[in-house]
Amino acid sequence: MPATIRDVAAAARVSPATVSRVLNGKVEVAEELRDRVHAAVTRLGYRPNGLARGLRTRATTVLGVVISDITNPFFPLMVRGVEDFAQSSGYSVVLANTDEDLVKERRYLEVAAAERMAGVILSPASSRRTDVSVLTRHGIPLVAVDRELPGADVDGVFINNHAAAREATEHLAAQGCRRIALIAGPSATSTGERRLAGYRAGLRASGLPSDPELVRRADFRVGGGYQATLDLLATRERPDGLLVSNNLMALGALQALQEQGVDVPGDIAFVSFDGISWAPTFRPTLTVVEQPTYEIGRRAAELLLARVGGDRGPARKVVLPAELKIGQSSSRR
Amino acid sequence: MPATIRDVAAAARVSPATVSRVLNGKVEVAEELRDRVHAAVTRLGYRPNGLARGLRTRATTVLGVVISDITNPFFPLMVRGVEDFAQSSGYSVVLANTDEDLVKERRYLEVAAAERMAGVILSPASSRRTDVSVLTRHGIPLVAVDRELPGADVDGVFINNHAAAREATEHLAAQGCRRIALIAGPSATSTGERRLAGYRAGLRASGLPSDPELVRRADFRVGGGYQATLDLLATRERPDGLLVSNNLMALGALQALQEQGVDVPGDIAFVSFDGISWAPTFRPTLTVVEQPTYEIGRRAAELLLARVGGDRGPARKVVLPAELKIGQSSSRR
DNA sequence: GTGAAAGCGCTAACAG
DNA sequence: CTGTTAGCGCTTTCAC
Repeated sequence: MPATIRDVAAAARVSPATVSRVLNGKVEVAEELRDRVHAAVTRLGYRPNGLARGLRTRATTVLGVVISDITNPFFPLMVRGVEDFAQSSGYSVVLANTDEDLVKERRYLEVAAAERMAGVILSPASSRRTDVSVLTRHGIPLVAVDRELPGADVDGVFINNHAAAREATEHLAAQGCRRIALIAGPSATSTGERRLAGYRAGLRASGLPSDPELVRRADFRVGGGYQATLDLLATRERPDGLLVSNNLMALGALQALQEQGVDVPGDIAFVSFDGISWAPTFRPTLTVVEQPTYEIGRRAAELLLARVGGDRGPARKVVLPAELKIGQSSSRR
Repeated sequence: MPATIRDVAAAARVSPATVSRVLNGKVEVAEELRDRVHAAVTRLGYRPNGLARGLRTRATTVLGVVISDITNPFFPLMVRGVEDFAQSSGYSVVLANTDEDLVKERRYLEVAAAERMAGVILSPASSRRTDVSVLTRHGIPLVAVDRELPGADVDGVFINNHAAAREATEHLAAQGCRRIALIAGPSATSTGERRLAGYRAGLRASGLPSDPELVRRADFRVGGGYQATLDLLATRERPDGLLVSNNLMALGALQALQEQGVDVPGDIAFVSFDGISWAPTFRPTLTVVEQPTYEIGRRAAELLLARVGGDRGPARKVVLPAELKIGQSSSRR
C-alpha cells in the first residue's frame, strides 16, 4: 500500500496542499517546511499518483507514439528523436505497435484517449481509413509522421517522397536502365502513393515509357517484397533496374534476387528507400534514399509539444529532405 | 470537453452507477435501461476516463514493457509475443526504451509506478544495479526477460545462455578451430556473463586452452563489436574462430572482418547469438544461436498476468531452449 | 435491479 | 505563505 500525499503531510506536520506545492515547485514554501516535506517523502518512499494528478489537472506528461510496424528499423531512430526532445521538456514517451492493423490502431488511440495522454505521434496504418476522431474529440493533439492523414487537419512531419522517388528513378535511368521496375507500397498509404507518382515522373523525365507490368504493389513487408520480385523476374522481359519503396521489402527483394541468381548490379541495378543497420556490411553496398529519421522524430515531438503547450495555429506540415546515397548496387559503370 | 459518465447518465435518464454497471457488465441491468445507456454512449461518443477508473479501482489494464535497446531487432518479436497474449486478456501494452541507461530505466519504472500500470516486463540494463524497488513498493508485478535480476526475487524468462554458448563453442572447435575468440557482452548483464562462462566451458570440453587475449568485452552494440573485432585481428596470432554474444555486435564484427579482408569462414569461422532479419540474405549464411524470441514474450506476459491476477506463489524462472542453427559462416569443411 | 452517497489521491481556489 | 475545502470521473458500498 503506497504512501499518499496525506501520509506525507502527516509525517511532515503540514497540509497536503503544502506537500503538493513543495513537490510541484510552483509556489514558494518556507525552507523549513520544504525540508520536512522532502524528508518525509524520502522516508516514506512517496511517489505521487499519476492517475490522481492527471485526473485533477486534466493532463498527463506522457506522450504516445503509435507506430505501424515495430519490426521496421526505421522507427527506433525516430523514437529516439521523439524521446530526446520530449525528455528535455519533462515528458515521458510510451510506444505502441499497430502492426499496420486498423483495429489495433484504433485500440491504441482509444488507450491514449482513455489514459488522457498529453499528445500522440502517429504513423497511420492507412491514410484514408485511420480514424483519429477519438483523439480530437478529447482535445488530444496529434502529429502524423511518415504518412499523411488527408482527412484530418493535423500537424505532420514527412519527407518529400515524390522528389526522392523521382530522383532515384532518374538515377537508375542515368545508369543506363531502360526497364525500371518499382515495388510500390500499399495504395492506402500516402507514402506508397507519392513514391509511385515520383517514380512515374522520373520515368517521364528520363524519356522512358511507363509499363504497368513493371509496377508491383506490396505491403511494406519482407514477404511482400520477396513475392513481388519473383513476379517481376517472371515477366517476359526482365527489368534491368529496381526501385523498392521501403527497407523491409528491399530485404525480401534482395533475397529473391539472390535465390534466382540475379546479379546486382550486373543484371539489375538496385535502389531502395530507407537504410537499415546492415547496409554498411552488405555487398554490394546499397544505394538508398536515406531519410533523416532521428530528425523526423525530433521535429514531430517539437510540433506536438507546441500544441500541448496551447498553440492553436493552423496545421503545420514539415517536409524534411531525403538524400539519395549512391552505393554499388545501382552502379552499372 | 469529453463527455463524462454523468452526461451519459443524464442522457439515458439513469444514475451514473447504472451506466457504470452497464459498461462493466458485472451486474445485471434491465434490458431497457441497458439499451438507453448504450445509445447515449454512442451518441455522446463517451469514453470512460481511464485515470478516474484507475484511481478508483487501484488498477489499470496497461502493461509496461521496458526494454534495453529498441534498435535491437531481438525486441520487436518479443513485444509481439507480449502483445498477443496481453490483448487476448484485455490488456494493452506500452513500451519504453532505456537505451541501456540506468537513469532512463529508473525514470520509466517510475512512470510505470506513477501511472499505476498493472504490471511490467523488464529487460534490465544491469543485473546488479537495476533497481526495481519502486515497483515492488507499489505492489506492481514484474517479470524479467533476457537478463536475470539476482537481487530481486522476481519471475523471469530466459534462455539457457550457458549451454547455448558452450554448444556454439564446441561447434567451432569441431570445425577445427584452435583459437576461438569471444566478443562478450557487458559484465553487468547476466547474459554477458553466462555466455562467457559457457564459452569457457566449451573450450575446456574441447580440450582447448583459454586465452584471455581472445576474450573482448563490448557493449552489445554495433560499434563495440566492430572495435573488439579490430582489436582481435591486431593480436599476434589471429583467431580462427569467433563467437559474438549478440546480433548488433555481430553486425559490427562482420563489417570489421570485411574491411580487413578477412574471409568468413575461410580465415575465420563465425557464430553469433540472435538472428536478425537480414540473416537469410547474407552470404555466407550465418550460423546463429537462435532464441525463441516470440515465445519469450508470450511466456513473460503469461507469468505477469498470473501475478496481476493475484498469484502469490514463489518466483518462477522459465528457461527456454535456444537452438544452434548451422549456416555457412562456421563451416570449415 | 436501481439510485444516492462516499471516496480513490491529488491540486486549484479560496480564506486567512 | 499556509491550511481548508471542494471536486476531477469513476466505482462501490449501502439503502431502498
